[in-house]
Amino acid sequence: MTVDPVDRLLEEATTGASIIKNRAALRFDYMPRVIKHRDDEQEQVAQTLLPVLKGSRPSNLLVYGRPGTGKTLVVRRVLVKVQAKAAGGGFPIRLVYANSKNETTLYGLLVSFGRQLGLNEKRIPSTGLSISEVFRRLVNEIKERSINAVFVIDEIDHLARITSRSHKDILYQMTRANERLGDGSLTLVGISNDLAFKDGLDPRVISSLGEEEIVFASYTTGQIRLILEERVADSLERTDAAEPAALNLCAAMAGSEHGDARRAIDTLRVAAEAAEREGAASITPGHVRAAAAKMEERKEIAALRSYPLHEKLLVIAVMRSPGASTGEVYAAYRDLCRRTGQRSLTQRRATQMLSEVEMSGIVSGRITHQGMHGRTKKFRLLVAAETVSEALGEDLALSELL
DNA sequence: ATTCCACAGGAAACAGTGGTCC
DNA sequence: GGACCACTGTTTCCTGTGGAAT
Repeated sequence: MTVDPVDRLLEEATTGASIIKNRAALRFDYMPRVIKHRDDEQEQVAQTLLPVLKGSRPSNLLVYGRPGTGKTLVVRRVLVKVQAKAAGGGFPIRLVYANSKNETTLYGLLVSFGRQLGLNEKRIPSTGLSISEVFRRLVNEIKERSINAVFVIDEIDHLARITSRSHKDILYQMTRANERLGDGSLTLVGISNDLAFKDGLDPRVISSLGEEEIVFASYTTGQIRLILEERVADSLERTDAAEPAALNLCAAMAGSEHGDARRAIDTLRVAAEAAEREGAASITPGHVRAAAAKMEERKEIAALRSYPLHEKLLVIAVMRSPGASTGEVYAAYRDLCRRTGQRSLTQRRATQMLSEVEMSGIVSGRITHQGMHGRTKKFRLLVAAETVSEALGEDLALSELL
């Protein structure tokens, strides 16, 4: 007799042993009671913001560190505390947070700031104005209502890339906005994953944005291990629900990935969910390994599905002719376009798309010099062909090509 | 030493969309 | 309703590249 898979899951969910008691604590952005191994950094962030308690504008601040080093968590916690403390004083501050990666455009980022300051659709429409006009309205709002605004820009390196591409000096304008403000003030806190991002910036921006700089060191494997223990205590029914070997493995894998605690916590969560589904008594190293592999595959499938049609066609072209040069991949791609009735893009655009796909790690391109036969890139697929078929198979236009 | 291949990849221009402002 | 703006995706044009062939 076959069992309905949904019935089976429902059955397991109600009868299986429960391991997780607090799912939220297995997310990286969960705010723990104490942020471990970050005392110095918290102190430094607090130091730069302290002037607000004495009624003056704090310095702009730049926070660096690799992904998963707790930068955002620390900045948010300190700012919230400082904001609460300043609320009663003569210099209340207004915290505004945005992640550059969540906004596809510079315009979107400014609108997001505006909304948080209380400017509605009428005051700042979501499109149609020039960037400088939106900025002018933001500054006016701050001035008129004497707001002491602290703009936290997460992944500011991304913003810097957008602005450098479009030749807008918005970062410069932001850092100098105080010269135009009477009663209000504007402080910038930039958070960056990329330690080298300043290289591409206007020196004037660097000098005012980086009034204060804090670098978050990567976590060591031992530190990640301790962070995991704390999360286990907060999230699982019993502290022995995760085997020590499983935690060690989880920490070791993340430790080798440049000390990324976010990754370790994500892996632990997926492993815990798998263990719970199985009705296992505890999380084993096997669960952790499976979780890591599953996350990797999920990431690849999600990336593939998010590609535009022509990037998908290019991936299929690479899959069909491993080790092919750009010209050969392009020829294969043209053939696929013909068969699916698509108008093919130019080779220039196709090479550009191949580079984008290469950046996300789905294919690899190695430049080879073939003397008389010129310079080209040899492409091959970095993910399993089955993964590509699974990800793209649901696309009706492509399913017959796979 | 020079030539030449098959591109890589930067820069600029353009088309199209969806909006505001006056 | 026309001028203007941001933005994305694309095309066109162009310069640079390193080693085998000559």
